[in-house]
Amino acid sequence: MALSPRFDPRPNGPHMRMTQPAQFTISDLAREFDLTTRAIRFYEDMGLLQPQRAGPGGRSRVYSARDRTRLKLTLRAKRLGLSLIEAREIIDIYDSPRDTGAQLRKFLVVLAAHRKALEAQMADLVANLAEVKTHEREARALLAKADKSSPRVEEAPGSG
Amino acid sequence: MALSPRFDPRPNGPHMRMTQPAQFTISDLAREFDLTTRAIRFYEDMGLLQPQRAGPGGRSRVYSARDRTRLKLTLRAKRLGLSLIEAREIIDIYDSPRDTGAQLRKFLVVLAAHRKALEAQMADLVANLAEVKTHEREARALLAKADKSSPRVEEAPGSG
DNA sequence: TGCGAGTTTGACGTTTACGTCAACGTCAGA
DNA sequence: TCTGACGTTGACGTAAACGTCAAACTCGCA
Repeated sequence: MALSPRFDPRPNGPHMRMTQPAQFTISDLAREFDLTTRAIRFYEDMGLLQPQRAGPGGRSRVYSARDRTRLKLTLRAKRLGLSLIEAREIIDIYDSPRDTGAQLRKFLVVLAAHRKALEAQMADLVANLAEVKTHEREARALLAKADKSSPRVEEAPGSG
Repeated sequence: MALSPRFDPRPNGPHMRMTQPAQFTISDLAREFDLTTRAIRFYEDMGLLQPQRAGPGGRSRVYSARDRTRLKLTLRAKRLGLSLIEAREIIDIYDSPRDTGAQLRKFLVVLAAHRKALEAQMADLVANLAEVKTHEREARALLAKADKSSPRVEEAPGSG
């Protein structure tokens, strides 16, 4: 029905249920992350993904577990408000070699900056959440008082 | 100097240093929040601000403390990744009347949804921060090991 | 009286992150 | 053999969030 193999460039496809399927098609990822294939190709244009090619003429894209991880990180970065370029910069650093002491030191500098940004955003979030909770408390208190003086049977204001 | 009064539609301008200055010009706000006046006018077009008018012909914009608060909330919402339209919707709800029980109930529903979104984002942030800290620990450990075999004179940042 | 600093309203340009076609190739099944 | 589902590469369109002029006004001052 829905599981027609077709070209299926996945020797160890998801159906094998191994530790991690090694290969994905573009629509595998589109389904999993609720994206359009267009968006995924766009991320490739932006340098976030670099799938292999396979099939006849090497046209079809084949995504590795690493591509999938990068996609996942990309989407999380987006949810945190980063642009795709910013996301790529950070993810590339995480993916970059850190063999030498100089590379490690640079890595630590970048991480510190990244952490600072995350902590600033955390402060915004905490402030926002505190406000929401305060408003919720106040509204509930007001509602309780109103319900005491003029109680309601239904929750919806209907004539039922 | 920089403080030329000009038209200055501020009977209680910032120089009075009262509890809260009541009136601001567009460049007051631009300076305070590091925005261009163009951006502030754009926010007005988007319905986020509704300054009064004053001066000859009622052309110049005059911003109240309420406008300033809404601008502040707008910028925080932006930092959290919301669009201006989303920001306006939320801020408008915070600003809306909540006299009746029905209004209070609707307010609570919206607050709950907003809180859920914030908590989801918080989860992303926490996960991201945890990863950063893990990487920092690993990198520092590697660096320490490397420094032992081939020590360096300079120190890595953050050795408190 | 003319300059500079500030304000206004258009109107068009730009970047980001895709959407939406079009036109084509490929493969498996009816 | 044809159909349908999937894949590909352009190319153009779009919405958001302003930037960047242009042309005009006002005010205070040298």
